[in-house]
Formats: sequence, C-alpha cells, structure tokens
Amino acid sequence: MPDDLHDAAALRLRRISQRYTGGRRALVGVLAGSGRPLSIPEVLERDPSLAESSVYRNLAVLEQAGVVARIVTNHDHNRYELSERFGEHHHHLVCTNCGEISDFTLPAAVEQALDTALERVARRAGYRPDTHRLDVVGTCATCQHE
Amino acid sequence: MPDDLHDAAALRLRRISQRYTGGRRALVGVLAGSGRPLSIPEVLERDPSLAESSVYRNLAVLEQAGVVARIVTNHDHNRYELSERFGEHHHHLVCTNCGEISDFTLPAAVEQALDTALERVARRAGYRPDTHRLDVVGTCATCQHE
DNA sequence: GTTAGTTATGAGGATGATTCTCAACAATCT
DNA sequence: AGATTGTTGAGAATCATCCTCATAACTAAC
Ligand SMILES: [Zn+2]
Ligand SMILES: [Zn+2]
Ligand SMILES: [Zn+2]
Ligand SMILES: [Zn+2]
Repeated sequence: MPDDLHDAAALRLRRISQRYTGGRRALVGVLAGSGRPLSIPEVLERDPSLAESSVYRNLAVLEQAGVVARIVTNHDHNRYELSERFGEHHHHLVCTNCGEISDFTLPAAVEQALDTALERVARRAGYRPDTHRLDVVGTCATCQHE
Repeated sequence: MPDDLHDAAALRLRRISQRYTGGRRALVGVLAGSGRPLSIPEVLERDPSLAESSVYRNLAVLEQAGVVARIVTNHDHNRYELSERFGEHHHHLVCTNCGEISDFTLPAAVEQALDTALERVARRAGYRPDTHRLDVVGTCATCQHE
C-alpha cells in the first residue's frame, strides 16, 4: 500500500472537510490490497478490528470524496473498490451465479469510439454525462463446473 | 398494449410452467405503457389494485421467464422494464441526482464493435458471457436546473 | 360441471442490509 | 489546558424485499 495512494486519499477527503482517520486508512488499505471489488462482509473478514457501522459510514464518506466506488449488484451486498482515479478506467465481469466481480479493460480504440458515441447520445437526451459503466454479465470459470 | 406482446409473455411463462394471470398481465401492461423503467412504488401508483407482495413475487416470476428485466440502482428501489427480447437491445441514461432512468441505443457500428470486443475479453477471463449492461451516468435535464 | 389436485393471491409478518442515534472519544485551534 | 468540532461504535431503527399460510382461482380428469 504505497504512501502516495494514502496521500491522494487524504487530499480528496480534505477537499470535502473530512479527516483521513485510522479506520478510513484501513479501508483504503484493504481495498488496495484486494485487487477486486469487495462486499462489506468481505472487508470485515479481512480486518475484523473494524466496526460494521463505521465501515458503512466511512465507505459512504470515501465514496463522496471520490476515493472509492460502489458497485451495485443483484446479489445481497454491494461491493466497493478504489475509484478509477486511483487506477485506470476499467469495466466489470459479473457472475450471475455467485456474484463475484472482476475487472477488465477494453482495447483503447474501442473505448475511445464508445466514449465519443456515448457523449453524443447523452447530450442529445439533455443529459450532462459524467462517466459510464459497462459490465459483462455471465458465468465465471468456477461456476461453470457444476 | 398489443395482443402479441401478451401472447409472447404467456408463451414465456408457459415454458417455465407458470400461468399468465391477471396480475401478471397487468404488470406487463403497466411496464409496456410506461416507456421507461419503473420502480415498484411507481407500478403501484399506476395500478393501485395490485397487491405489493404479489407485485414483488410476480416481477420475480416474470424476470425468471425472461419477460422483464430488473435494473439495480444506487437509489432506494430497483426498477423494472420489459425484457430486451420484447424490444430492441438498448442501454440506460442514469441520473445520479434523482435516480431516473431513460433508454437509448448506440449506433449499430459501435454496438457491433463493442460486442465483439467484450466477447473476446470475457472468454480470455474464463467467463461464459451472456449479455452486457452499459449505463451513462450523469445529470438529467431537470436536475441541471437547480 | 363436479371433484380433486395444483397453482396463485394478498394481508400481514419476518428478514436483513443499511442507516441512524447518541454518548464517549479524538483531533484541532486559541 | 479549555473549547470546539469531527469521529467512533454498539445497539436501535428503517424499510425494501421476501416469506407464510389461509383463501381463491385455475386445470384436468371423471
Ligand atoms: Zn461465479
Ligand atoms: Zn469505458
Ligand atoms: Zn435527475
Ligand atoms: Zn449494447
């Protein structure tokens, strides 16, 4: 967990007048160390010293600050990962069976073409576009063997 | 609400040994008449004769049958719309402020390029891809005036 | 068209993820 | 240090969603 990650997180929090406390630093560390989006029970497993209510509150704060992103799913729990601004722009593979999520990126040319097409379509509908979300929905390798 | 829509819905239900009852027909009618994805409170507003518990149960049945699709959101309620198989493949514009959702389609060339790129990327990750979801996240026209 | 068997309904209750409350605690400033 | 303001966490509250079960509707023989 590199220091500049924590520095950047602290900066973003300061921008919305929030402190970078121990609990929040721990959350960023857990998410950075995981490599894939985690549900809150998974976060608590990885650091049992954290209090459930604080984890909910702090992930919401970190989301507002733009440090983490919440991924909503059909399954029971939402999942969290570090915001794209701390990594590269990416998308998700979602398993309909077990709910697991992993990351992928598109070839630059496809991403580019997609982005300009989306920009145009949003403007035409009166929307001010901010970002986009793209998920491939399917069955993960593990769930195919059953 | 064209008859062939109801016929197709009935057929899909029959395939999973479910009946196309009055309540289910009413749900399909409401969703077909709306033109945009609706939350369950919105469905109940539009047809107050429906029972809340039956709406939840029947939308789940219709989802299993492939007649409706559930759209999960950051906001309080999920939303439902008729499945793509009853209309054309499309995507969503999502307002981060009020949660409203509207539909759009991509130019065929972009959609095509995207689809083949996704297929390739999913296979490489061991996934059996089923479909994809693409949302533009931003601010709707109404919410920009405030 | 009656009967027996199966499936759907709906009102109210249960579940459970998330959010709220509030008293104790920690950081920041003068 | 004292005063002010932000944070924590254990438990309670909320509320979208799902479940229960007695009743009603449908279906398929007889
Ligand atoms: Zn899986
Ligand atoms: Zn993208
Ligand atoms: Zn809006
Ligand atoms: Zn598409």
